[in-house]
Amino acid sequence: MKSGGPVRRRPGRPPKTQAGDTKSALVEAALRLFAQKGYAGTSIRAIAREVGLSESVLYAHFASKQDIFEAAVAQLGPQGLVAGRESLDPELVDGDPAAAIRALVAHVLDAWDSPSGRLFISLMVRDGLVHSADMGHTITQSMSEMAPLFQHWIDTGLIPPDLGRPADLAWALFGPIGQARLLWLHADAAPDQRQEARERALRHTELFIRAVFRERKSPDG
Amino acid sequence: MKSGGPVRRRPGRPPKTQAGDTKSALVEAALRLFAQKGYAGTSIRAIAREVGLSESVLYAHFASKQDIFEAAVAQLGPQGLVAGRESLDPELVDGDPAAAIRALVAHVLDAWDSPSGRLFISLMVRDGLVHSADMGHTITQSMSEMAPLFQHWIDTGLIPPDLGRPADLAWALFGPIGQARLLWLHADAAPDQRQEARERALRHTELFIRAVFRERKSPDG
DNA sequence: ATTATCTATAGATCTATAGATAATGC
DNA sequence: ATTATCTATAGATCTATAGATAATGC
Repeated sequence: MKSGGPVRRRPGRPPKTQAGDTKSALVEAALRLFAQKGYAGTSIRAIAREVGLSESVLYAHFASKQDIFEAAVAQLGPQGLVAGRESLDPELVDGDPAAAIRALVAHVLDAWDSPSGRLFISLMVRDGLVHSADMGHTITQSMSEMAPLFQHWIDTGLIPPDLGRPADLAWALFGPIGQARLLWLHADAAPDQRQEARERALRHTELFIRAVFRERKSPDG
Repeated sequence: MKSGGPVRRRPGRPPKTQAGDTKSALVEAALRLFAQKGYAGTSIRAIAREVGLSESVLYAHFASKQDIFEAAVAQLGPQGLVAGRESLDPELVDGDPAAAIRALVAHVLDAWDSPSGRLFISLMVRDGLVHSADMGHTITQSMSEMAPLFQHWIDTGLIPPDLGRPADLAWALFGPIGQARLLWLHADAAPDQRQEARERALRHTELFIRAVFRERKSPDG
């Protein structure tokens, strides 16, 4: 850490030419570090060093360490865990339910495998945010937003009515995919881990489709 | 924190009468704190205070903070994530597969809802251990130990052969239950959260059984 | 005058060690 | 003599603030 090193700034406001967007840079560095090392494991100092500035800049932009953390979390956005139902092609829903489910999963998987999606899960797992009061609530909520879709398929006879509640069907579909996310779609995941997650999710999706929709070919002997 | 307070010990070895098992007490307190606050968020000092001793005792029993952490993790035991196949009654496997699955799930659920099971998941989620190199490996491993069971049911015609690989069936069964564990079976979970987890797991188990075993009554019109 | 940076520093807290002290077990 | 505790302390690191310094925009 010496060559190409920390480009010592002299005191005073830097000339416009070399002024980047410090605040964003700080938030991004903070996000990365919080996701990697957790809140307590990340110091103000480390964040400042990451963007090559002195520690005290942070207090020009944020009131406290907690404040930076919140800014970092906020930057990730709401992260509706299983969003994307509204993006579904209505024609598919009735015409080709299997394709509709595949589209839904593909959508979710892309979101979860994105840089911010992966930072998000790492943050969750780093600071026990998964256990935070409303996290379970958020997840069940977004699961229950899937319910009408399954209800529709039950109503139209595509899914047997006695299988389970619509919300439980959503849980059965996304639970295993969520596990794959947890294990292999985190911020530091290697390419082959991410591949593993996607393959597993897709295999599960097919299994789910076959198990849930009735119109299997009758088994020939 | 004054009344009933920290029972000041005087210097010197305490008389035998009031000597508890300090080392175990330290490990247990450490485990609780690490699970609650994470590694970086837990100080040697906090652990010592928890058992009412001075900080330096820790170094009489452990070489370093890292060493205490390892002792705490070790104390939890291997925590084979989905153990319990061997505890299955062989008669059930062929005679009543649904009951066999229910027994398996009940077994796993009890382990996961135990104090050490809940400390374990909190630890995992506190320090990003879920993301640690071999964690995914451990989990897939214990899933694949389930595979022969499903393979057997496929071979005997109870599960259609085209549903998916045996290991994927295990994933489909335990994925959603694992999600429930993650959200509601942690160290600080309230009774109603734990109840929620169990109910959800049981509903999923029934859904799985109905979806996977073929011998449903044919839908009457 | 305002803004964006810096240096210097206060005061808290952290890990770890040195050395004192008193009970235990031989 | 050994063991289990304590007090005191070193030295590092952490959050946060005060006050200096230099460029910007009026």
